[in-house]
Amino acid sequence: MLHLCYYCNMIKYSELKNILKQHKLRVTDCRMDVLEYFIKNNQAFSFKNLEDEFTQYDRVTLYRTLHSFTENGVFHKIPSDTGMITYGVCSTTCSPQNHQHNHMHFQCNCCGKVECLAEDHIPVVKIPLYEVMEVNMILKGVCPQCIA
Amino acid sequence: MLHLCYYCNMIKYSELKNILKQHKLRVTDCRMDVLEYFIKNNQAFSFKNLEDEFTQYDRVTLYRTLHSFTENGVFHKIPSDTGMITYGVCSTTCSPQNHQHNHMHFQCNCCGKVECLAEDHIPVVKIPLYEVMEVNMILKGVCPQCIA
DNA sequence: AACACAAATGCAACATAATTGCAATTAAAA
DNA sequence: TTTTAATTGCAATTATGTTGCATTTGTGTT
Ligand SMILES: [Mn+2]
Ligand SMILES: [Mn+2]
Ligand SMILES: [Zn+2]
Ligand SMILES: [Zn+2]
Repeated sequence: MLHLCYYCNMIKYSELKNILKQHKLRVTDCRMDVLEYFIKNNQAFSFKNLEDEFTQYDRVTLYRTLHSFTENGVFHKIPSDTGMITYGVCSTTCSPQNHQHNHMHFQCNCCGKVECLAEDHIPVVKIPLYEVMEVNMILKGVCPQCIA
Repeated sequence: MLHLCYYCNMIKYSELKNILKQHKLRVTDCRMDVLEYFIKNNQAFSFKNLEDEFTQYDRVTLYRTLHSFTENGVFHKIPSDTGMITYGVCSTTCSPQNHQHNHMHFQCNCCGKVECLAEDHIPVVKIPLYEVMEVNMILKGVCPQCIA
């Protein structure tokens, strides 16, 4: 489990570093900054988001950061019908081989935010004649912040 | 309802033409060919698929064909986590304003085929504090043809 | 059947997004 | 501290998507 400050959502440097270590990734500035950004904002981001946010890093480095994170079970990809992939932080029990993503995703039509609905589990689906190995569920609508 | 040949899955030229007419689209070679291709194969295709299949048409024309089809309720977009959007044929009851897509989609990890599971309805989802307006469900696994 | 008009197409140019190769730099192990 | 391999930044390349415009085509009207 991650330990975030209940007030500012910040995470300890050592914990952040451990996440990278646990996934056999070298600890670099770019990786630390990107991972911290995802965790403290508790939402999913696209490559474009990162490019706008982290102008100090080369675009190629950001591409490669997202790539190594998804390859190594730090991030998971969230499908979209716009062609714009967003990435979410994996649960601590995820490994490259064994992802545990039975949660839904929500995209707000109003503010554009994409988030993992970690508490809402996707029902088990069986389809005759098919072998279903993975189920993705993406909800669209209006998020609580935009409703208020 | 569409009337397809039970043997070869082919559709009558007049029916194809009517689909375009019903959506207030002019009947052109490119549109007829693309629509026929989707219907007779009964699966979803990406822009790339069309570009490979229809070399006689300009890329721009194919882009614009997909665009006018989705704008006018002939096709719907199917989300993916690869950044590659695929398109499926809408049901005959779809209009530009009112789409009826409560069905699931299946992507085969083996042959890559994407298809609409028209018979399998997506459950109604309610999330406290959120307003859910649309739900997409994408299954991945192995299709019956690849299992056999 | 011929005409008029708007819509669709093809092509070239342009713009944006993503990938690759390689030298310089840096993290981690020895 | 030294060694080694992974990571980074930059330039070049490739892939993907968009726009403007002249030409062609579909469709309603005469
Ligand atoms: Mn998620
Ligand atoms: Mn569908
Ligand atoms: Zn919102
Ligand atoms: Zn298959």
